[in-house]
Amino acid sequence: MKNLVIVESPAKAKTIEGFLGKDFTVKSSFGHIRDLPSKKLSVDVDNNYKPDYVIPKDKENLVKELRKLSKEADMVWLASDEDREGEAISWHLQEALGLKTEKTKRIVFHEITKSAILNAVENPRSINVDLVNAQQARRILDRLVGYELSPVLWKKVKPNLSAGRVQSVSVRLIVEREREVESFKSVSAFRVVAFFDVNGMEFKAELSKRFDTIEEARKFISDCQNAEFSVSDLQKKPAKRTPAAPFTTSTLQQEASRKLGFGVTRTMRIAQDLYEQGKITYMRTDSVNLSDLALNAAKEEIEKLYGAEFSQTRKFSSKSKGAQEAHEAIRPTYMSEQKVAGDAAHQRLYDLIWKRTIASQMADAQLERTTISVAVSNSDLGFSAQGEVIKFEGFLKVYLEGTDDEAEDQKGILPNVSVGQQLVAKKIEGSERFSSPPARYTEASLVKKLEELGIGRPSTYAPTISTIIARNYVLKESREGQERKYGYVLLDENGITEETRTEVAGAEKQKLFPTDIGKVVTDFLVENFGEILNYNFTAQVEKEFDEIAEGQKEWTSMIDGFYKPFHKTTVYTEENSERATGERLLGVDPKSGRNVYARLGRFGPMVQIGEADNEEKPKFSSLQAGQSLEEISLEEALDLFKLPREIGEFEGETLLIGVGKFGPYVRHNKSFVSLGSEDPLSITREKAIELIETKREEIKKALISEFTDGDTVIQVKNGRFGPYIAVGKKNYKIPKGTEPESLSLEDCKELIIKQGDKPKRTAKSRK
DNA sequence: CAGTGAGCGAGCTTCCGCTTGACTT
Repeated sequence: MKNLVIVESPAKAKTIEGFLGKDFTVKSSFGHIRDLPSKKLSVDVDNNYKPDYVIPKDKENLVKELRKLSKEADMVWLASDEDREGEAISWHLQEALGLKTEKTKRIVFHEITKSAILNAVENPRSINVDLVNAQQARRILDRLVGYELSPVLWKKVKPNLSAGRVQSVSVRLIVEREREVESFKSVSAFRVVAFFDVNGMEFKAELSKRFDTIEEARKFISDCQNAEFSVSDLQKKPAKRTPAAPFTTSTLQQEASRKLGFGVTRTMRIAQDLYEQGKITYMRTDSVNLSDLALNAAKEEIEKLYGAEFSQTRKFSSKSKGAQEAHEAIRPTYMSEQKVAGDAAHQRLYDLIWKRTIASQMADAQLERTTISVAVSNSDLGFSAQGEVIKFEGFLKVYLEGTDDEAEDQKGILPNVSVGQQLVAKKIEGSERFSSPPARYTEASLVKKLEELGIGRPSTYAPTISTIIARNYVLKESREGQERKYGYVLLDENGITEETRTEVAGAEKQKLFPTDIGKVVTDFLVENFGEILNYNFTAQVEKEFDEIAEGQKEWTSMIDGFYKPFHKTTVYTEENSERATGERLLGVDPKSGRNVYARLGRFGPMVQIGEADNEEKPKFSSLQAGQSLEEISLEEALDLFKLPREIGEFEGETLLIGVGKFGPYVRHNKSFVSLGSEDPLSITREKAIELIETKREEIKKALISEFTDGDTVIQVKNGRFGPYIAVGKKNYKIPKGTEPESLSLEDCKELIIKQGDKPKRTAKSRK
């Protein structure tokens, strides 16, 4: 073998091999091949921060293979990405494979096109040590922060917690947003809207002023009965709209969330499939750049589909500061392809990418914005209406970027009017509008915010959100809104009517909420480690990493400058700070006269009656889902101690209501049935029996057939993942294409023997 | 599968970024 090329991704390896011909073998490193081991700190803080890198278990075979291939090759080409991490991957490869400098070349390319690859091979360089050192500084700083901060939390808050440069700031954003929402005072004002009719075409215009009270609104609307309306001004202005840049990881996640309702993990999973199918370019990127090849292909496609006047070639450049631009933007590999394999979700995500890319290479949309001002004869106030007419669709023919603003008024077409023209008001309504609190984050809007702050990378946005949810700092959930009353005044052909209407406000769909643990941990970290929790911390250290990359700074001295004071703070905090529990005194228990507290315990949020150092032991109870330390009242806390309670008998056995690890339940004859949304404090005997009977029916339905073989019972059941065979506590698969109803005892036994005892995967071995 | 919360002390937990599987019964 003459040449071995090593890239980061196997899909990329396959493509490039096609470009390079038979003298080149292209292999993938599957990302990093060495790292600090997870068991120990593995940074020698007393010896110039010397890192102890190891090859992880799951990479051993791969490294062995690459080592063997590199020995056989005349030349090894290290072709990992041209950014900090990519440079470090090449360096680790050189070290771990024991590559000699004279038979090692470093090459880079930003786009996977034949000319870019051939050009890269013509222009090799050596490894950039400064860039590698910038990566080491990044890696080691993150390790020091994470592995010194987390143990402080284990001591001061609760075991198994974690803290880090990225995750802790992410949680802080969510906690602070929640507090803004909690402290928000909504104010209301009356908005007055008139509906005018011009030759059968209706249009809507809003009064320039909002009234504070319904009396003022009613007075104005009532006076309108004797008023005349006329067009006082007419403004027409040309305007244009420009298409958004092609997708990066972050903007793809945002748009897939807004337009398709996908969570960020789902978006990335599907994008990965499309990438592996060869349908799109790499999906983890912060670049908006398109290759010349892609620009030409887009132009050709647009001219073919829509005509030459719709094409406009544009070069976008990244505005985000930390952008490392190792790849192209996310785009279709072949602009002419419209269909992809997979389910509807794959097709929809691909359509989105196709449209966004094509639209980015299309002409501006030309609009005409019209404003009609309407004077009221007996008032100084006036109405105004805004309309928009599209003169030339341009890119809007294909795609328009979504917004996070829910309340965007649709601007429609306005009728032709002239200044001085009299108008007839069909109806005028005044309705009370409330100001809304800042919006809680969705996964995607959090990613947007993190990117703005330069925190995290395309490959970590989705995993970071998974981490803070897994640590129970944050919950992703939907909440129902509450009914709210608002005042309403209407003037129409029947005269004035006034009423109180209701609307639902504050409903949330798949939003991020902080938990009590998230709040307590954030408060603790902000108080004691303000520097790291600062929103600019990452931006500051990134500046220093850049200086290291440019050879202006030594990485060990940068780390030393950070670590010395940081370490001092951790030691000081461990010795001096109180346990952080978020404790609140709720009041006094009328029965015992002892204090009632809400606080965070070793197992989570709870309420407590009495103190620990008293002779009488305190009583404890966990908070229920939906309750929080900051909001729970004395009454709600005392209610928690009313459980477990008996609510009668059924079939000769007691019915016991309680709340366990998995929520409220009714226990009957050793079996548990979840109460669902029923309130454990008020549920009746009848309702509980109903739940038990429903559960029994479900179990019956789940059982397809049952056999007895001597002492053993073999069941064919319907489960979450489809039909399966159950014997005792062991489960066995049923091959695809087999009707579970048709299985006989003999068939089942055969399947069981064939599958034997396979080693079980545990939660631990998965990671 | 349906508590626990003191204190003792063992041993465990933890970071961010680069990549894909294997496989849920």
